[in-house]
Amino acid sequence: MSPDPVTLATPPIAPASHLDELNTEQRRAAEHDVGDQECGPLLVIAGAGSGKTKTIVHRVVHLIETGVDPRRILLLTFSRRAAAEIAKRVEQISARLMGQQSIVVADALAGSGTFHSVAARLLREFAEEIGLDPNFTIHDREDSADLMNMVRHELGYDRTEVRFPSKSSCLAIYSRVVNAEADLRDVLAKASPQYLGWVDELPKLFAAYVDAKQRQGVLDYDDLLLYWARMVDDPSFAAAIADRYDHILVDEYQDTNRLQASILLALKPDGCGLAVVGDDAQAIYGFRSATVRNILDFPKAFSPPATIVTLERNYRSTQPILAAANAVIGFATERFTKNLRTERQSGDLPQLVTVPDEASQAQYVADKILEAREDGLPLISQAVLFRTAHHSGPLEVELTRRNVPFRKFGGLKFLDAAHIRDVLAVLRWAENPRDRLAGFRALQLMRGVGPKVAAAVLDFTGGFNGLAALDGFEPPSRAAEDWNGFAELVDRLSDTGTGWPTDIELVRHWYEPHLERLHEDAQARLADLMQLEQIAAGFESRQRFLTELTLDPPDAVSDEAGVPRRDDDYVVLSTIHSAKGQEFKSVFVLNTVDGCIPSDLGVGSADDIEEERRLLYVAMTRAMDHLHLVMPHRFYVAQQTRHGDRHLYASRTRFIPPSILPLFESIVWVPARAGEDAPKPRPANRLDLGAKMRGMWGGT
DNA sequence: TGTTCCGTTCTTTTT
DNA sequence: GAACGGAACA
Repeated sequence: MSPDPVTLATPPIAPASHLDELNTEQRRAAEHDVGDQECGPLLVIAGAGSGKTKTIVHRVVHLIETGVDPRRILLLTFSRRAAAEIAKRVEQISARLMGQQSIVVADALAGSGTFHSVAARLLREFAEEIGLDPNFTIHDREDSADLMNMVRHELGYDRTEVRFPSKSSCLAIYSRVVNAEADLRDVLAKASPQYLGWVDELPKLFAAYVDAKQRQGVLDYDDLLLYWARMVDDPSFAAAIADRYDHILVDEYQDTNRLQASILLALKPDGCGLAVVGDDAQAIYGFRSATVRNILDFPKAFSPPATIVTLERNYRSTQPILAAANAVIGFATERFTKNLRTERQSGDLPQLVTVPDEASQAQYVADKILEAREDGLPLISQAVLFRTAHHSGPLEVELTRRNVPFRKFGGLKFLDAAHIRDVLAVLRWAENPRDRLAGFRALQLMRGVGPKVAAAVLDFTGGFNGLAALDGFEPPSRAAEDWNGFAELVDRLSDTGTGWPTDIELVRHWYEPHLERLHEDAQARLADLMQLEQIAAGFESRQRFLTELTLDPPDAVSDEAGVPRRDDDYVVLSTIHSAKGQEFKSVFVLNTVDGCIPSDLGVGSADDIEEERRLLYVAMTRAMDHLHLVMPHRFYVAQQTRHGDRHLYASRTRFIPPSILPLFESIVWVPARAGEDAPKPRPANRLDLGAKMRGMWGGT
């Protein structure tokens, strides 16, 4: 795999020939201030399907071919998948242009990734200089909430007379204050005014939370950005990091938050070499403190202001699909004006399909997917999108019944399953003995060990002493049976002799009997653990495995059929959020009704509604050729209560008002049920069963 | 005293 | 399912 520095027979190719594949606007973006003395900031407003990724790819290639060292290009993307995609395409083009040297290019771009993963790498590298333990572990959302809960408990806030906000509410508030760089009182007033009464206690809680994280050598998601931002507040650190990169490209800029914008500004105060790409109409991460202001205000953050290039030509969707999507987003209150246009004509309007209920919605979608496959459209180019992960439940059942392979993105992650978290907790505690939360969970897997004993053990080992300190601890008699096995495991894990990925195998082996005791479906869960081991084998070390897994969890949920192999044909089921940046020939959107889109939980403020509108827009603009918006007339709002089916009669989403209905083809679909119309025979006589029952006991 | 077990409640979207 | 709170149990 080592690149050959002496490349032979690379055919001389006219420089910049690959740019001929771009349209005028794309080319302007790709060429902006490349190769000359200027280096002004650039904002690319890239409408849905306008060749955004292509533009980024060609800009990177262009930079490289004009002599920029690829190691000096930092690509910040929204997911590692997106970064990998760009790197792959850059590599393909540069392979054409430069032959073997392109391997160097791909390697160099491997340093790119999400803000969070780049942060994790930088912080480990500079750990010593910023007073951080280089072996810090990272808490995901759930860990963070649990730690917040511990602190909340310690401060006695769980026993207040007036109910104190829940652990997840506390974390949400904390997170927003950090990511939006906002004032606590403002956050409360805007997002959760019911908690304004706690405005004096919350800072105490947050201070204790921060203190706990520092004592334990753990960072949460917000810390990764926060530490990075505070690190580059210092001019010499800012210079040290900024000097590594001549160019910083940021994708999906509409979904970044204030903190992320601050980092960029600290690194490139004059915007030199900074290019951001995004689409304000597709901003759907406001709940994560992302703000569309970042992209709207970007140009005037610099003087002279950033150059704006707008990509308005859509290459993805047919004209009727685009017209409908444009109509939906046309009602948005604030946005950069841009009018997407396409030259892909088609006579087919997007379909607005009314079905009786969610079960028939599943039938309809399954029917249509199979019909399309008959007509030559492979499953892989068809996708079903939905607002929340559980909306696809009935469809998953239906597809499984009909043996249609599918892969689901978004929603409950592999990592959220209890048994996966158990194994990871043991590994994480071994990696960072100060990580109390990890130890707390790991210890309680033993019989006879609950919160009290676990806490006592953690106090005893004291974190700093490492895991060997376990030896002197006198376990309670009820835990005696499991104790030695655990101590032995812990010892082997902390012993540097055992390597990766042997560690995870050891843990799984130890965990198996506990798994069988704790869970009825031990077999299925064991299969998950084997899968985790597979994933683990792909990482060079325990630390990298734990870090990468937390920052970029595997996105597909395991299903009974097992995860389909990469080369299999499968339908994509995805939350709309997880479908960002993707495209499919045919798209089905489930539950296009009020209460789902917009979610009845997301209609708090006008901003929330706007975000839901953009969400529908994002879903619709994923479609290339066919778009079906499905509306179950009647759908279940919660699980059934004892006394019957709680359901509600839904109406079409408010984002498709009557005025734009002509842009759709409205269809009413009723599942065909054999014999439904024939009257069923009924006996003519009557029975008094009640009397018979009473008769059983001698009554009359 | 601490652990386990059972019933109740709730379940957006994600780095 | 899974997290939480209350009650039974060792």
